[in-house]
Amino acid sequence: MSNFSTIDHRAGMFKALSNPHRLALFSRLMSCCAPGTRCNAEKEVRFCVGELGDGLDIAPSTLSHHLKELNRAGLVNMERRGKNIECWVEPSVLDSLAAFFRQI
Amino acid sequence: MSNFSTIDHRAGMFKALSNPHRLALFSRLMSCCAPGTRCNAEKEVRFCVGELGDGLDIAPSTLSHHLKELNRAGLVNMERRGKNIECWVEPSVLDSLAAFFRQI
DNA sequence: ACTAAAGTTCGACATATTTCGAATTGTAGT
DNA sequence: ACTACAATTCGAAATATGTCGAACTTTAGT
Repeated sequence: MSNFSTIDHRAGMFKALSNPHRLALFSRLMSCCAPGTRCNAEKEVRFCVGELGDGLDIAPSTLSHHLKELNRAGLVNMERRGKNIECWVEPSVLDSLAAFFRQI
Repeated sequence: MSNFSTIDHRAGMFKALSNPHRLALFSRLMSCCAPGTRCNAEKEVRFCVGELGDGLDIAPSTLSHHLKELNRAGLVNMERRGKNIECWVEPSVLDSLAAFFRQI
């Protein structure tokens, strides 16, 4: 835990985003607002696992695996709600990633 | 017109950044400027391939492979200058990546 | 032309990733 | 209790990746 460097942690995030299916899932969760606007915490977009996979043409087990990877990387939160499991992205995660690339 | 979607293109960038060695290389270059210019007044930063690998403890062939991956993903530019090959990151690449995550 | 330095390419090998189907778990409604 | 639905776990197979050393290329200096 203490020997888990910042570089490794961030590389883990990028690895989670390096698969086109996972990036599509993440993009879907990310794009809760129109460009130029910001989601407030209340307006966080939540999809259940099944909805997220719509149109991706992958098996449920594969979808589950990918979401788990996104979750393990700290990019996506998951929480059971009844029969479904809800997924969402914390705005702070996006802030942190944007800040990594922001220059000057 | 191309069958190379935006998602796939961006996933390719994140894949290039998903390896800790490559992310370390990119991070080093991120603070650099275009060739022939200076990052800041204090330290002149000119990274040839060999310098980039300093402290990473990987074979030259592995280093070369990683830089090639970063270049293929469109993240790093490379240009021969005498015996060395100079590497740098275009600011627009950082802008594009930051914009992807920035929701404000 | 010869040599050394800086990188690249190639071939090989070990490890990791992606994906699926089958079986399983958890939840809600009948 | 039974059934249907949502999602996960497991095991296996094909493919991709990371790494190295050896051989090669390109350039600068002698």
